[in-house]
This record gives sequence, C-alpha cells and structure tokens, in this order.
Amino acid sequence: MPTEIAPTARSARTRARILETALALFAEHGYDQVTVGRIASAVGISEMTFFRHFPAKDALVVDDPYDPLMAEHVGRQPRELPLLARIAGGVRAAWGAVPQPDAAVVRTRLRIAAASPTLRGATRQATEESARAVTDALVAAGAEPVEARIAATAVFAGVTEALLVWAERDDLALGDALEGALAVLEGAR
Amino acid sequence: MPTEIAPTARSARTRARILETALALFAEHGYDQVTVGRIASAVGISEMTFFRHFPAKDALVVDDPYDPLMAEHVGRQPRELPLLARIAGGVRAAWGAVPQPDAAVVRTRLRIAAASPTLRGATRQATEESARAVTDALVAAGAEPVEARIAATAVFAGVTEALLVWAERDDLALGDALEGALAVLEGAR
DNA sequence: AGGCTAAATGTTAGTGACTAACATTTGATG
DNA sequence: CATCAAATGTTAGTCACTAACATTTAGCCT
Repeated sequence: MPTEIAPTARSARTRARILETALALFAEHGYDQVTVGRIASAVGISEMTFFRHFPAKDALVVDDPYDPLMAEHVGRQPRELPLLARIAGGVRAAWGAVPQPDAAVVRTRLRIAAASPTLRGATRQATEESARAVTDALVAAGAEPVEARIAATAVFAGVTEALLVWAERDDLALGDALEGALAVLEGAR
Repeated sequence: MPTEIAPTARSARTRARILETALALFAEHGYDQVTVGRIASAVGISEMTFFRHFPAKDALVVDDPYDPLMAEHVGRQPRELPLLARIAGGVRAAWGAVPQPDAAVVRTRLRIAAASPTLRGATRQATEESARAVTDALVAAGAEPVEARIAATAVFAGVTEALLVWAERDDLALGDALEGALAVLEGAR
C-alpha cells in the first residue's frame, strides 16, 4: 500500500478547528496579542500539535493558492507588450477565471494581516513565491530572466498592497480594488 | 545644558564594533547560524548591551537612509507622467545626487540579506518605509493616495529586487542594475 | 588629584515562537 | 477484538527579545 499522502479526516478536522479558533481570536484581540499557547488551549490541544498542523503562527493568516493559475495566464499574454503590462494582464485574466472567493473571509484575514507589522512582512514574503512562479512562466516564454523577476516582484507587491488597502475599507469591491491597481501598474495612471 | 541627543563617543564605538564583528560573522557563517549571544561574546559585551544598540538582530543588515532624498526628487518629477514613471524618474535623480556608496560594503550586506529568507523578508519590510515617504510626497503633489501607495510599493519592490540580483553577481555595476530595473518599471521593456 | 553624576553596561529572570526525542493514545482495519 | 500506524502528548531545550534593578565607567568641576 502506498504511503498515505492525503491527510486523514481526523487530521483535517483538527486543522480546521485550529484555523477557525485562531482567526476568531486574532480578529478579536489582534494577532500579536494571541499566543500559540492560547490558541492551543482554546482548541484543546497541545502546542506541539499546533505546530504539527501549521509550520508557523503566521501560516494561519498568510495563504496564497493561486500561483500556478496566474503563471499560466501570464504566460499566455501577448509578447509584444511591456513586461508589466503582460503580468498585469495575466493577473486580470486569472482573476476572471477563478471562482470569486468569499470576500468576507478574505477581508477578515487581510485585516488581521494589515494590522500587524510582523504579518505584513510575512504577507510580502509570501508574494515572493507568486512572483517566482510568474517569473518562470515569463522566462519560459522568452523573457530576460532578471527583467522578468523585477517586473513580477513589482506587480505582485503592488497587487498585494491593493489588497491590503481594500481590506481596510468597507466601501470598495475587491474586483475594483484589483482593477485600480492593475491600471496603475500598466502605466495608465 | 540641553539634553544630549548625539550618542556618546563611547556608545558610537561600541555600536561600530558590534556592527563590524557581526557582519564578518554573518559573511562567514551565514546570518541564521550566528546567534546574538555569539556576536555579543565575540565583541566582549553582554546580550543586553547588544539590544541597547540595535533594536533587533536584522537591524544589523537592513538599513536604508535615503528615504527623504528620494521623496524629494520624486515630488519634483513632471506631473504629466504616469505614476510609475514619476517614481522611477525620482529614484534615478536621487541616485545621481547621492555620493556613490562603497559598492563592496553594500554588496556584502545585500549578499547576507539575499542568503536568508528571514532577512529578505526584513529587507522588503524596510522598503515599506521608503514607499510611504514617497507616497506622501506624491500625495502632496496632488496624486490620488491609493494609486500613489500602490505605485510606490511596486517601484520600491522592483528596485529592491534589482539590488538583490546585483548582490548575487560579480559582473554587474550597481548603477547599471538600477537603471535596468527602472527601465522595466517605466514600461520600456 | 578626587569626588560627583549621568551614561553605559551588567545580571537575573522571564516570555513567546519554535524544535527534537521519546512516550502514549486513538481509530480504522483485518 | 487485536493490531498497527497515525495523531497526539510530554519534556526539555534554543533563540530573539524585554523588564527591573544593580554596577561600573568616564567626563567634569572644584
């Protein structure tokens, strides 16, 4: 029998309980005020078990599953465009192709992230991986590697900033915030 | 007599010794392998004294004194240009106006930073402040605040990435690396 | 030179994120 | 129901960083 890759149902349940409990505590008291020990005891597990399900405290808030999709769409953009425009266009296309996430949940996470300098750093760190995926796609499409890397980093930093701005507000649609950022990054503003 | 603002000579000497010792240790063993305790004992001081001179371990590597200058030059760029181009132009102008730093020292620091994920995060975090300074200058010059913030974040992320790329190489002049990044960010590529 | 005072440094004790090694429980499966 | 692996627990430790309080050092005035 091959090694079990998919997590057990039990494991998945524990993980979900940790996440749920932690986000609620963060939203109420602030990320930095809630220790891992407090989360663990609220869930009814040991600290050690927490770290078996999440590699770090910040992994509770920072997560970013869209990289491959964005890389794919960026790779398909017309090569004549400047790099920034190709990436922005790819992000726009990927956004249109993905099921719209639950804005309330995303906003909760991003608000938590925006409120803590520690977490803003971790969030930016996470964009490094998105940028790398997109860089690779551009290079595969013939772009110069250093230029691709710089352009991808810049666009994702800008998009991340737009998400943080959006999270802080109540009067803005997620799609509009994204579109505004992409316009800036395409040089339209 | 007014309160002494400037640090004492003794304090400045201690600070310099810490910095020197630490950078040498980092360059030899890697940032994450060198504990604060090790730095302190190499210098011949207590850990506590270390933290009196530097707020955190990463402050030894991450430092960034050019913000006001860049904000000033960005504020002077022609308002008709797109935001990215204004900021890129301002960075270019500021770079021309500043005494060229000792490339070897800068490279050492950036190499240390590039080699550790922790530190790359801290470096990016530090660019947040540059971006804010420039954002304020743009807003003062009439730009829309959210757009300015996104553009500034993107440009500084790109420039930072260019510096990290440069540090990894031996065959590239600092000015050329910067110029290449600015060209990308202006949409010229 | 000799003492005064403030800045610099040291000591001790603690918190919080994380890790390693090893023991125990739990649950699905034959 | 016995079994075996996955999940969890326990204990002990490291490292960055902080707080409170004691001690030393160095410039300065008489």
